[in-house]
Amino acid sequence: MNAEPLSLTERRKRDTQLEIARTAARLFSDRGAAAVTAEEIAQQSGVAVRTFYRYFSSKEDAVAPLLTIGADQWHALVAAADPDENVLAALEHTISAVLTPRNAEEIEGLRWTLGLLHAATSDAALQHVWHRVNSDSEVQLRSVLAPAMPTETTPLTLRLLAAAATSALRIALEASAEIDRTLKDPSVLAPHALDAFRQLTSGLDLAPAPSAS
Amino acid sequence: MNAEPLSLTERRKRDTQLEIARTAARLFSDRGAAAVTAEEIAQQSGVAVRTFYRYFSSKEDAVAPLLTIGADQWHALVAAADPDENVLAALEHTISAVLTPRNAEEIEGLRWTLGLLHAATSDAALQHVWHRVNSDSEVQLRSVLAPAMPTETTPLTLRLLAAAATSALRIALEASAEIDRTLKDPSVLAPHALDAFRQLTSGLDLAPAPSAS
DNA sequence: CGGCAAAGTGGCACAATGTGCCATAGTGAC
DNA sequence: GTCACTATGGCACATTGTGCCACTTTGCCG
Repeated sequence: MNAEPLSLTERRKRDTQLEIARTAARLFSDRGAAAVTAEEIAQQSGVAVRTFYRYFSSKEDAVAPLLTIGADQWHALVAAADPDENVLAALEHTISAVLTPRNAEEIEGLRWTLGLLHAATSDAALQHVWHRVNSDSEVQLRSVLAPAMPTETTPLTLRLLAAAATSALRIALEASAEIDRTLKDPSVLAPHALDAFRQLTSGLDLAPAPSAS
Repeated sequence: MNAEPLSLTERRKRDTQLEIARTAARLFSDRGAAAVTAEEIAQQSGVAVRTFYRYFSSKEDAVAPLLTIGADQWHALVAAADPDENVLAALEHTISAVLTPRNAEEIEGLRWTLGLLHAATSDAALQHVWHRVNSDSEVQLRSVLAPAMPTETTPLTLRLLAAAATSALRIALEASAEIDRTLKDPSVLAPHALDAFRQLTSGLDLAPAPSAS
């Protein structure tokens, strides 16, 4: 898609951001977010506290990159989908694509996400981050979905579709995190999410059936 | 339902809590949550800062009571619904009941909610509170819904139903807040929410149709 | 190579948040 | 009226998050 704005400096910034995120995730999972100070995260990440707050606007925000990776890819895929394709079909195959890891790196990404979600079940601060990520995703999805909607659909339907899609993904991930946070079988995520998506969207006031071209 | 644990002290506490909540809502709506200090809210509410933090665990939390009033009533109604009634039907009439104000006081409550939601569209901190309220509502709804589910339903379906219901209510309120935050016509809320609810739930793997007893 | 502009980094000070602790005032039961 | 109990307020404190300035590194161009 896009792979060129990678100056050496930019890459190092991505690296330190991820480094901080993983350090924070580890500490938060171990002791709970409340018992970890920003100074501690910064120190273990090899940066000054002031620098930490240049990368993230709050202590909890540090783990956000680990939760948004999938969502960002998803939005990009939806935005790049064939405009003539049925919206529901496009959402289905993008959901499937995002939740079907194709290499070890993608599996690792999902494992970080599920691990954090598992820790979030007993940590209010982490739940906040997760909800914020999902809410942002829903808003973002509305923007990329708007051009792909059939012309006669109402604004309400657009909102409902975005909410249904993000809810389906969110619930599939939350359920997986509670059942098997280690993601022993990475292939179960997509079917669960698709099942949820179809149940939530089959009643929407859209093109009669996903079988239409 | 319950009306007796009202000692004089308890009532005064409720009053000051509401007083603080409305003061905070007014200040937040005027200047944005970031530009208001906890000291200011406390002072204008006639309490000390330390007391403010005994009522609310954070500055933003102060407005939560204005957003949860409806949700709390809703959960109570669902929990008290006829166990033999179809779950979808029970949710429909409780949604309708909560969003159909029956007196001036209930209209005022909804106006405070919509006013805050309107302010939240341009205030990240208020959005966080709103999302937290909705997330809590979804979890709470799962608990009160669980006993009313048909025996053969899966845990995933329960999650989806709770998510669909809270999303329907949330989106109806958000849309109303953007269009008409003054709630000139209080009767439009319920139909919108019911429409959204039916669209999101008609595809769920539940009792075939709401016409079944 | 030398040097210069731009951006990343760190240190410091500071307002503000949120909590523990103790003293005081108000309430309710007897 | 006394006495326990609870709400409230004041104070100190660790922590958060930001503005400001100095320093270092990076990238670029003569």
